[in-house]
Amino acid sequence: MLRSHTCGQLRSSNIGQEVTLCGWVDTSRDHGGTIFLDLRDRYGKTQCVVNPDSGAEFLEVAKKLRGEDVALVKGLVHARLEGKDNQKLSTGDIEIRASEIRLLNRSKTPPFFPNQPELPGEDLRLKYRYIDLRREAMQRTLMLRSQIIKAMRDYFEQHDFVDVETPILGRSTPEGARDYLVPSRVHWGHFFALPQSPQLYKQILMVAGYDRYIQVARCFRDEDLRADRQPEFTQLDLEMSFVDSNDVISMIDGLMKKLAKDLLGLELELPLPRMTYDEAVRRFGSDAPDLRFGMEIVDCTEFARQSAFRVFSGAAEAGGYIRGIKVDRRAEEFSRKRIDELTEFVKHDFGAKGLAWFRVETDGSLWSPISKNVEPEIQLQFQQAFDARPGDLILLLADSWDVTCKGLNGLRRRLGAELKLYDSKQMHFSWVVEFPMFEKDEAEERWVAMHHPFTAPRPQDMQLLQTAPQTCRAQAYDLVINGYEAGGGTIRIHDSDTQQVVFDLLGITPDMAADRFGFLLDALRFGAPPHGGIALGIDRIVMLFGGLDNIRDCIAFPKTQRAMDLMTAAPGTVETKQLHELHVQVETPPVKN
RNA sequence: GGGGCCGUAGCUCAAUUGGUUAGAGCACUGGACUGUCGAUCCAGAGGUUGCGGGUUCGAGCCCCGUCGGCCUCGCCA
Repeated sequence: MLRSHTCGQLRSSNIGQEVTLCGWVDTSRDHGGTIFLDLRDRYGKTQCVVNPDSGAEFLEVAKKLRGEDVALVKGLVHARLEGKDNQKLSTGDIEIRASEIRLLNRSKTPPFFPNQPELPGEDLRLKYRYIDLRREAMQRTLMLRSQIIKAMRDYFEQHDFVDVETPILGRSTPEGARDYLVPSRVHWGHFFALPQSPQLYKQILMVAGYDRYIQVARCFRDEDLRADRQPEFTQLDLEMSFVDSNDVISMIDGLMKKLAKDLLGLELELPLPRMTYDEAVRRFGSDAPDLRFGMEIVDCTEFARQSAFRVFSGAAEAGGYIRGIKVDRRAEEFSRKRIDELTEFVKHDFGAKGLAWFRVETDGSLWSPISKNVEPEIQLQFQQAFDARPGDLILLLADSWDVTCKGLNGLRRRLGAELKLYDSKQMHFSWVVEFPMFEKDEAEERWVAMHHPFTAPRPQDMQLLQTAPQTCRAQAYDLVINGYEAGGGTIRIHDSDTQQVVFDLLGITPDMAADRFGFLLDALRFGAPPHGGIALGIDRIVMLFGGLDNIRDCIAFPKTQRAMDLMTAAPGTVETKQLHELHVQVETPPVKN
């Protein structure tokens, strides 16, 4: 060990000790006869003083040190001179009077410095990730991530869970996200798929009697990226036997309480609030509502349809809805230009036909460019429906159910952030439960599983599978934190007959099922216990607990939006020989013009 | 696949809206300085304005294409 202490360790209680520190040169302040070096490692910074007492030889070494050089300093811990302490540093009461200083390794001038005030461009940060990871903010986040995973493991160990690893090389399953494929060398024309989640394996583990399973599992989905989506991400995967929805939810409630307390010092009230999917969509237009603020959706279809104003009546006649949200007391902050921007936003991003709005005047009446088109009695109903007060702004969409949901959810989230309707440190945890079993595939006339094909319907909805699948609700539950889906799970189907009924509905024939999931259907016939589970998105949880706005900052080596690793330049080409071995040919790309 | 924002010195940004020699701070190089902590002071070096084409007497600025980063819709059971 070259060092005796870390750079964040020494305090006034160490005064008088001889110590050796190693680290990166954070800054150096050269006064000619005296040089101050701040040595940095992931634990902190310590000021080291080099002067003629250290020896002329070492003064020369210190003079040549530059930022990010790696150095070793040996010396006595001294109290700072009177009034020269630095309260910004945890080690600011002391300094090291160097008796020896060594350059362990020179650094080229880096493209950016970990301590520079302005954040460099993200492409540069990703290319030189080893320098970016020296930044205090990145180190804090990665340590938070480590603590969160440790707390999760501790919690589940206390509850008798077994950590089991499942294969990374598996088989492609139909439906779901696009798979990352790995060609088999041994089996011509056959491919492994990287797991989108360990779903089937953990169900098999339940059949095998490992009644409480967890895994910190890497998952892969070859879909387009977002601020909160990476092609490879990490889940805390969990499955339990002999449980219902309530048991799984309670188990995770306990985990969230522990995480909030241990890492944020927050006391959560249990049980965490729960809301059905239908209620969430009705009140907030989203299955992952941000409940840090109100601004609930008001449905005005019943009375607005009676207006002669075609925007309203036409939408209602077409089977659509007139729904809206209200900005409390801040209409004066909404210029025509700003409202035009919001209109463009809902039209462009969510396909809305337009955005209708009313401003509430001091006498309580409504004003809008469309006021003259909307009958006074209908306007009165809007006032009552929204409990309109002077200064309020009412924003309305008249469109299909889907467009009103997406558009109002989009508006609500955007306005919540722009108007700062919540404190940035605020955290809101809740559950959304009882999702539909199926949704209609847009293009084709067929049902697709909303969660996955192994999800069990609610017992009371079992007959609906045959009669009215669209109304059938699942034993499904999503954990929602600040408007993000932080996790989701279901109780699974544990008998092969029900599983086959669901497959039928999804258009998966017995032959296909046997081919793709035969092993699961077999397993279900060999004594499968009732079981269910959940998967938590660890990257997102770290992001939310760390108060960050993207998951790249929670991952040591993330990919860009175009799914590249800028540091290693992956993906890259391979030798023709490798392709031959794998029996893979690469198509010639189309010529662009 | 669609839409949007961005790309100027190593880094972060500016450039009077199309005008002739593209600037600043930090970093870098050299020098001065024994108590700084974003040290200070003096001097210096540093540019294919992402790339390619076009419009123009003239382009960092306008147009087209392209590459890269980010945001977003679709997509993500």
